[in-house]
Amino acid sequence: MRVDNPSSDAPGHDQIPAHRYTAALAAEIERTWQDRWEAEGTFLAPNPSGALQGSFDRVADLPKLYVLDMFPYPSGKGLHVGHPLGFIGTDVYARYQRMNGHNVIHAMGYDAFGLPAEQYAVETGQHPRDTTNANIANMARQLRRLGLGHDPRRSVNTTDPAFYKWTQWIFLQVFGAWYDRDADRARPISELETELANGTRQPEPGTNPGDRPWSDLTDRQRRVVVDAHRLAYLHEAPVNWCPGLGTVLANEEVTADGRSDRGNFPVFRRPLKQWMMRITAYADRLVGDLDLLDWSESIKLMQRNWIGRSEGAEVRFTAGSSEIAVFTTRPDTLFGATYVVLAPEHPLVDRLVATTWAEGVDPRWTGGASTPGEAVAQYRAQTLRRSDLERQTVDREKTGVFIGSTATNPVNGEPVPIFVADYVLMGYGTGAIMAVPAHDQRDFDFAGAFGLPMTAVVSPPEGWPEQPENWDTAWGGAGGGINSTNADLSLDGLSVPAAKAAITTWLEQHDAGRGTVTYKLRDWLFSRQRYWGEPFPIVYDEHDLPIAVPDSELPVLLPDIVDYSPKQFEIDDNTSAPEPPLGRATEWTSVTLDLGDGLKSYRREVNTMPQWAGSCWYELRYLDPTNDAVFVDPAIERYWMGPQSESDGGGVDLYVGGVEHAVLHLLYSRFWHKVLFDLGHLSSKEPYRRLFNQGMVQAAAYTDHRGLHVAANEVDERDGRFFHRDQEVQRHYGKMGKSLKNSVTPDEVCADFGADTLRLYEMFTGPLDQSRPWETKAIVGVFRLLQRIWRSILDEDTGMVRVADTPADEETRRILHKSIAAVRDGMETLRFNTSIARITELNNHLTARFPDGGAPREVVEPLVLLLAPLAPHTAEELWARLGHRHSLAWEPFPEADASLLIDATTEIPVQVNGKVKARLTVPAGMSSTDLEAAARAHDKIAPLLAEATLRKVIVLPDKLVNFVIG
RNA sequence: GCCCGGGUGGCGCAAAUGGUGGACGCGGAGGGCUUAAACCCCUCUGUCGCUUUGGCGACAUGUGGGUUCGAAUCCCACCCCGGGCACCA
Repeated sequence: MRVDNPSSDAPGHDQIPAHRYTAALAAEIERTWQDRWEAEGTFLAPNPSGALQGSFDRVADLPKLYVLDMFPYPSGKGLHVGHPLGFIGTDVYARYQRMNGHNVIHAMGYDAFGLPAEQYAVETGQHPRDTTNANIANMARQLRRLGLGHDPRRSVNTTDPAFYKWTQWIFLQVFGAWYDRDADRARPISELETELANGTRQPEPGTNPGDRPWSDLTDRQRRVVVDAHRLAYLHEAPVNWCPGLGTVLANEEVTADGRSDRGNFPVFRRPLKQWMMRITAYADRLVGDLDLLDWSESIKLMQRNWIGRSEGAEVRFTAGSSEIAVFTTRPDTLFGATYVVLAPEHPLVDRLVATTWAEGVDPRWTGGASTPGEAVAQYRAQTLRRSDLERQTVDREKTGVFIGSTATNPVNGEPVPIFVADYVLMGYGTGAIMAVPAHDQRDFDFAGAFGLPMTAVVSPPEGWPEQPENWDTAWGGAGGGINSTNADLSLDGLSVPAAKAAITTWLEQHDAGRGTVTYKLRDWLFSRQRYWGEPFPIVYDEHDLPIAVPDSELPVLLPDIVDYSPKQFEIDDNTSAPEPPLGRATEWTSVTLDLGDGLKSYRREVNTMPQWAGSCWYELRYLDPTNDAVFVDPAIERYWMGPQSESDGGGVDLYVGGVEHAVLHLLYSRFWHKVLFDLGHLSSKEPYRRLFNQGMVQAAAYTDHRGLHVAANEVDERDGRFFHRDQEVQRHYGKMGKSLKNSVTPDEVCADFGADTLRLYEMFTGPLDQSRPWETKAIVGVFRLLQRIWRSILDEDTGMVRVADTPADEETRRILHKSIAAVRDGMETLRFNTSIARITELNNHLTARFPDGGAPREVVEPLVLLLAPLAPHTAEELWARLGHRHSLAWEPFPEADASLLIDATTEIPVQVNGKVKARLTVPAGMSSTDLEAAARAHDKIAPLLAEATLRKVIVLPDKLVNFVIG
């Protein structure tokens, strides 16, 4: 008598057959196969050379495939079921393509530097390194439980010194490079030094303050000039200071209402010396090379908008002995420019401000001040006081003051007044504009408020008043030029593009301007006042100028310090200043090095890099993670990421992640990639050839009568209403997470159903790019599918294989091959939901046709292989029980026999006036004449045709028949 | 305001190039197995109307038009939802 089997007549006893596919059995199978994959190295991807070469010969003839996920940030909360959606999708795709004959590389790492780790460490009183490592271990455990087929040798962690050594090395590559505009690429800074020294190149405008000859400069002055050319440079400029986070932020990390992206704290502009990355040098290529990429149009558009390329012209207005350069995209409206506006911070303001007001000056123009100087000073003070929020409000009333002097419109010699106004931004274009109120809404609003004249120079639509002062809005549309003629130029009657071309040529001929391109994109602020980030490999000497730490000294290790928390400030204390925590590591900040002048003492850079640094290049490190001589071996990079054709820019074959990284990560990463490409380290021009944005998993959340969230797993549904402990609550949907109290963890789902069920469920709820609501009660559907497939193959009571080694019948065989074709299609297009539906149909057919077992092996084995990418553990187990000794991970994916995809007979709809009235079952390939005759003879159709006149017949063989009657 | 996506049963979603709308699953109804229940299995399930209870008919893909023999699919206008940008000259 078995003691472990409770007597079957006990009340409440579960009589589940001993070999049914249950959560417990799934857990056992999953553990077994995960261990076996690991032990056998099933998912190790061989490199063509180097330490990870392994058995490359085995895959040498196969095409390669690089599948990549946006790597996760290992937070202390661990994963919820929303996180692995993309990871499962890439795993299914990678497994499918491996079976489909590719050498697939798929790995996972951790983006582990950053402020949240610091905050979490402060909260729990532990060092960020310890909490980070613990979080990574926990997340790795969660991911392993899902059965993801990653190459474990290739996992990276951005906080690992062996990894950030190379992040620092790449920083030094950027620091050690400059952008050669003539060659349109980055070059090593040493080549610039040579060219400057031998006089074949002059410093870029603005980099040599006194514009003195190179030979007259001191060594220190030369270094300052060279430093000003670098792609990574120190710059004193107004930055986004966020006291609430205790750090400065990049423009991209500040929201439109002037708050921090993370934490939503106020951000203040204040001048500080910070590290910048000259991403603007790449603006044109970052736009242009989007054409090489297989990305969605909407993401490309977001990048284009962010870079904001505008073609136009720079026009110079003379003002006294100075010239004001303005940027405009509408040089064709130059004859309509009736005033000029400078940004409050514009350097020419002080030179051009008049000492007194002219007689009879419009009182609206003076700001109530007695002199222009006073008015400007007042206005600037007022501008500074305004918060970013106020400054950015679009419909704010236009403000500004007249500076008392005028400039000359080069095209007609008219004097135009010069204003200072904060609707003109110093950071864009030249920081100055020509105002054409008739054709620009902002100028129109300003001119209205200040009583400035307007001239129409493009004809407005029919019915608009003669005088622009009487218009309701500016006219920004197309039209023929008017009022635009001088002695040697006329734009009258020209279309807008023709007028632009004509005026640009005229400006160039008269040395009054030129065609230019301007970008919204600004240089990337690259330093942060945080502890938990990569230290800069930079020291300063007695001149206070930056010097690269030699490669041999890398990595510059992050020192252990007692107090690693960022300095805390009141969130709105805009008088505060950043204090990098590394500045407190006094024994670390000064260092003795021999940098060529013998042993000397240097001061270390105490800022750290932003969190984006590691994610700018991690995809390259997966390729060659153990190499300590180079960040990636060029031959290995060429193999996995190199261009596949003349017109291809290279990059990973599939990159899956959330849309939230549409701008920042993807832009920064492309930028670094291009620098490394220019410097000859990479063969690919772009990091991510194909990008796919997965949807978000949302979940029901419930609020009580106070509007507070209650735990979603404690809510019951009764008659379409929702109750939490007998209190009615309101349902809404939102992003899964702690704040909405609606998180579901993969651990729970794996415990209740198994990892394969979780994988199937996530893939079944819709195409990968679509957001979907999570519904725990619906999971049972795919769980049943696995149970039913299991039962098609194994006897639930005995565990014995119940498959027949006899040939399949014709119909079953046709259904199999149609299923194969459809499953493949779903796999290729990342619409795994349709693949799962077709697998279900195939199995439903087997269940119906062979209710007592005996499904033919010829069909069952392909069924298991079709399932394998989606539910790999179950498929492996079934494959083994069917008698196979090896893992199916490298087994060929089934191929459909095209001859079996066409049925012997087809059902043809017969329509009358486009409405289906009857269906005919006819042999495939029946001729049009026969088909029409059969349709006419149908007893539903014949009477309808008899009582009306037939106007037209449409017959499509194998498709339909349509009678048009009148 | 401008620019992108997207609206199909009670729910998640299927439907190459315009050609049988609602595959597959959840939920629901009924039945089988069971002393009973759970599990499992089978059948039905867009809406409305008629029905001699087999069926028959009409209406249905956000709304209103249009193109077409035929529209979820193409065109125009509008409404709603989601996302991006936001004084960028």
